[in-house]
Amino acid sequence: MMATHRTRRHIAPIVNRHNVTSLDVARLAEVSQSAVSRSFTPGASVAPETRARVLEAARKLGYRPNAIASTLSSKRSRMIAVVLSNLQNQFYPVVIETLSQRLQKDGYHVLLFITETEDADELLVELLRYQVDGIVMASTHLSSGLAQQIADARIPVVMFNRTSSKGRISTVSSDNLGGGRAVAHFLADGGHQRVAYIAGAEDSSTNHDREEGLRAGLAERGLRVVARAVGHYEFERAALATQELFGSLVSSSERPDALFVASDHMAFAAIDTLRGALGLRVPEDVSVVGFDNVPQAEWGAYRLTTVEQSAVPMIEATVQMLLQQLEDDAVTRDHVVVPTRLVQRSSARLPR
Amino acid sequence: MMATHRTRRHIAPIVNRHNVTSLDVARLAEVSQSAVSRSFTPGASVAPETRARVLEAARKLGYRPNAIASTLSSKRSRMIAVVLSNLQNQFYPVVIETLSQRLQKDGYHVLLFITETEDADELLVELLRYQVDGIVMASTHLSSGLAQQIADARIPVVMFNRTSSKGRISTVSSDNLGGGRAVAHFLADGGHQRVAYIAGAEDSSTNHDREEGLRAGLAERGLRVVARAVGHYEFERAALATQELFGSLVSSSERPDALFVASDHMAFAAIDTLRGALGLRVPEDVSVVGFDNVPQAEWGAYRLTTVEQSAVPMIEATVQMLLQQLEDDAVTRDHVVVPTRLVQRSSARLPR
DNA sequence: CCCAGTATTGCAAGCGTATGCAATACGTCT
DNA sequence: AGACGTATTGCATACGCTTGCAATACTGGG
Repeated sequence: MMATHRTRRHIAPIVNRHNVTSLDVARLAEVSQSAVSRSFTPGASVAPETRARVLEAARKLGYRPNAIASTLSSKRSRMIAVVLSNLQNQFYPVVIETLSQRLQKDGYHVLLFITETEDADELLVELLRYQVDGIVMASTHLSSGLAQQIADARIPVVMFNRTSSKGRISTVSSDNLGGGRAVAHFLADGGHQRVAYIAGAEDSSTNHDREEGLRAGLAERGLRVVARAVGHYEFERAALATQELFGSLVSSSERPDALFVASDHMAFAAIDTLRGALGLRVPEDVSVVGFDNVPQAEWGAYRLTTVEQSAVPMIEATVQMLLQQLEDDAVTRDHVVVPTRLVQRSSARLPR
Repeated sequence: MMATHRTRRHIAPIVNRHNVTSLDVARLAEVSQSAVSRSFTPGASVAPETRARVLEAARKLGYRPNAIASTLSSKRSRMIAVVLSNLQNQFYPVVIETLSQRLQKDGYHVLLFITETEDADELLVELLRYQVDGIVMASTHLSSGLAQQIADARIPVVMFNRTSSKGRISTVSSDNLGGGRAVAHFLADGGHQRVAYIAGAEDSSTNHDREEGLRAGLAERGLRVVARAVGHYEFERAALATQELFGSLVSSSERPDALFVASDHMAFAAIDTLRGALGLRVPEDVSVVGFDNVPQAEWGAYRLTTVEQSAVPMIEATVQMLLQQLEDDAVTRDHVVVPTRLVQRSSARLPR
């Protein structure tokens, strides 16, 4: 293998990192430093001519207000911390992209924290040091101790796509219960008799609600979940779960004719496994339904029937909640549930 | 459609957002405020017992050093700005996840900026206000004017996965030229005669080098690119490009028997289009090769033969470059090229 | 037991901006 | 013309931490 190739040129010392301050501008514009500060503050009390003179001087000097100093004195950083755990699931890149752009639109910036493990606590402590104005926890657990700390610090927090058992924190989620139920009805109406389920992470509210919805919906049609395995929202484990549910040990009379998978990400693994190692046809032998409607669900090789979880309204609600609280300078506790919608493609037999 | 459902409870005013300061700790521990600061600074001059006393007092009060104040006075924010444009391409979620965790390991945090358009300039200006210690530009263009501004501000910058025509900025990229060439040889050895190419964004160095490598490699085997279309690194446009290259207007004798696509993301679209709308078999009728080796390339429905671009070493190099410069307090200009590797799966005919 | 050298500590001056308050200027009203 | 309300402006201080420098305490050596 070719070794990494590297070229180095030229060395310059670091000096003078952006040293133009409001005072420099003030001197050039022949006004006080306060006037400069006010000129850059929308709505502040400055005569239009003064502001013009200041902006001109600022332009000449290449002045840009120091956001850190501003934060220190105003107590507002215009930074929002976003905590994520799972970028493999393509739903989250979409979320982060949309969220980031949406916040930028309102002049906020994203401080990103990624944590694989569930001990987001350490991270959160670190994060609080940065005086973020708000926190979005996407599919991450928040220990109750920490939740309390954050509440004490009076920082708005929104749990995105996960509801807290404690209920003391704002949440935005989609209608997982309704989604699961819609899948149940859809499968029942398609004449499926033996529905299996691949769960996500057992301790997640999304998994809980999706499964609950499925069970309730099936019950309404006189059916039940005949088999279940856990995929932990991971691709590989979902493949194993599929083996477990459909492998050779399962007698063909017992084999499920429908499979609801708690996320699209896992559903792709399930379909691959069904078609590959297990030699089954989708949807002729087994119908597969996912959840999320990630971009790949539309790809030709899968054409996955799934429940759409709309990132845009979810994010809009999240941002509104955050901004509202920042504006009011108050912490509120909201719970928003965004509706879901079944998207029918070709991975599951359609109702007659 | 069910309307978004919302619940609101309880309102608490924001007061007292984390008001414990080093001075409070100092009083409790009966030392000076400086001693507190030093106790939290690794390597600073403090007696072990003093530090212990301070830490104990800090624990009691729930004190956490204010990173903003620290930044203001020390001129180091321990924040790195990461600028990204395209999270659809699954390579980037992997990058951001790895990069973020790698930086966290060294106590740095990621300030994230996402820009669809190429006018990253405005964003960059905004970003500079936050006194970030360094900048990673991932597949984003940087106007030369701005590059100069950043250079003036003496902030370390690394262009990730894109080389600058100007050459005045550090870069990390993979061996796109070599990768393209490897694909050419692989296809030629597989007996392919008519190789087509779907380009990414025309103005990107990655696209340029991959195509250049392909042409050079084919030339070495007495072949050439017989057809070419542009996919701009986007899924939809790649599907259209495929139609253009293989659609009904193309006589079957002229139809390419191999297709090199500048990214996996586009390759999936190409395969979908070939198999779907065009009714061709992959690889029997057309061999398809991608670039990046994103996680989906391994999925059973595609089993994409592709060039692996190793995120981890690329990121390691990026971080090293950044940290080194921060440590030395100097700006250097490096160019690191990470080797690539052809991963053979089943979307292309193998050499005999 | 005294002295130089080292380890700790505190003092005080920033870092760059925001903002309450008082001072001034200007225009209107009676 | 005098009083008064509004719009602008500057002054001075605060935000919470880092750090150069001087002061002090403590060490071992001679």
